[in-house]
Amino acid sequence: MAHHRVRIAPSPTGPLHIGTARTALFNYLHARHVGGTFILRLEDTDVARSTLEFEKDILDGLHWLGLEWDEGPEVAGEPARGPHAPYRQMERLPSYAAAAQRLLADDLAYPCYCTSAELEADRASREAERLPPRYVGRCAALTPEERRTRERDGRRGALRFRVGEGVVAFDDIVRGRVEIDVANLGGDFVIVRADGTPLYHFTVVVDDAAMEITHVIRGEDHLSNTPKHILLFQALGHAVPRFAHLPLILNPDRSKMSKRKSQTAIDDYIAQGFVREALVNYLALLGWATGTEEEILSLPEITERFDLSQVHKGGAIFDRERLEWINGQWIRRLSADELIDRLRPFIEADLVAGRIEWMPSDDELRSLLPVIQERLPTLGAIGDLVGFLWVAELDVDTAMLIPKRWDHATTLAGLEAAREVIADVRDVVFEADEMEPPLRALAEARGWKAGDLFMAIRVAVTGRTATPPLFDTLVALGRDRVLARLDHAVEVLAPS
RNA sequence: GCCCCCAUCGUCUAGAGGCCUAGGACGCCACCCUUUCAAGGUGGAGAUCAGGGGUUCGAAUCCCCUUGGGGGUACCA
Repeated sequence: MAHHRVRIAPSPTGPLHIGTARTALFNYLHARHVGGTFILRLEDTDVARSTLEFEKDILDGLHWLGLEWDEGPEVAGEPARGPHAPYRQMERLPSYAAAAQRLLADDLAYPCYCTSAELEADRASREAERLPPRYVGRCAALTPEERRTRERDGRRGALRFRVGEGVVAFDDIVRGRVEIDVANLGGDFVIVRADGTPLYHFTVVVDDAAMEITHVIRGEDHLSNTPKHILLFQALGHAVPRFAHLPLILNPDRSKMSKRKSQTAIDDYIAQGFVREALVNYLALLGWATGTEEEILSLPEITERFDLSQVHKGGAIFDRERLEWINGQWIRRLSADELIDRLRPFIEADLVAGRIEWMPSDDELRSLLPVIQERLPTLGAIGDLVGFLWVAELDVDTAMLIPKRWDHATTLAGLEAAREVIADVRDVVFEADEMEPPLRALAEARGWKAGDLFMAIRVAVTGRTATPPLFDTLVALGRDRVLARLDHAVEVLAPS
């Protein structure tokens, strides 16, 4: 197989799903690793559920992940580019009609006039006999005359594909040899609805053939349907592509990952502040490993090492804790400019939500980076970490202000004394190095543990018990605000 | 029900007959560092390799059965 052509074929019936993103990633990795072509095709034949908004969401999400495709629509609603355009199934209807016509002409498919009531009755009776569901073939041998009669009665037939008999076998790149007796396929299956719209199993084959797809890399949930596709490729006279069925991403209970039991929308992860490098890194390592002990890898590094035949067979539970760890690893690897750029939207979101009152400048963020970069599990955690810097006043109460080992009076005395010490450093530059020695000296002079004094100050100026290092925090706040917040805390504690 | 697929620490995985008294990572627990929180460092607990039969001098690795789990079975994709 000279040139590899692979595709991701999402349905715009929902926002970009973790599973779709992972399948797209593996297709991308394979294509880039072998120097092939990565195609994006939108399977929008489920008109009732497909929307342009979902289409946009999916394209945006794939772009965000950095999985650029070589052929397909670039922007939602816009014409697609590539030698096999269009890449949107609803714009390819004539090709399905032509393929259907050929199958009909060759008698490889036939019109079926069964009503849904009849089919339902068939299903019920087979179930009563404890037999697997299967189309009974009522319309399989209708004469041209019988068909005409039904058409005259105003009945419109769906098109059924003749399954025939025999065993379909194929060598799956991840699973090895798979053999399925077509007798288990459920009989002749519908490829075109009575209203003329084509069904998934049919469009996917017509398009994969037309787009000269050489490797179909998709989720394991399609494994059982693969014989139907192979039969169709053969009936249409096309070469059958290679298949690679990826293990599923699972809910914690090991069922197929679903919206109901897990967070599945890529959007949600983006909104929480996961970075693309981490998502890509994590997803690549679900069902595949380098075989070495390397774990933190960039998209190019993964591409270089990727090998479809090394992909696992068993499904993998989506582990958010591990994703968070990888996210932290990547946040720490980001450059200052890069991190500031990516943090900004999250700070803006905090502003809009009223959690902070103004936006920090780039310079302020840059000076904060040394103490926040290693403390951010996600970009979205920025507000929790240092949001106290960007509000005018703090909400602190007595209980919160008193350190564990201290009592009310000690805390009051400690904060008053600390206020004086800090006010006294006015002659020098307000820097961390200048404040620590005098405050330590104060603690020693009064017989306090420095940690307790620091904790009281920390809560007074930040409203929290967990913050970046205290003296860096004081500098970030600035002398005036530090003194004002200490005064306020003293007021809160002072007997009135 | 029927068909298909799968099975190594809680989780992600390394392992392609002897290197395995099963390695790494996340998480967890200690300790170190330390003003809190992180990060980092060190150490620890954690898997009779689902169970049972084979094959072999030797099996986590090969074969069979059982069990468990998952997927598919639409005029959804």
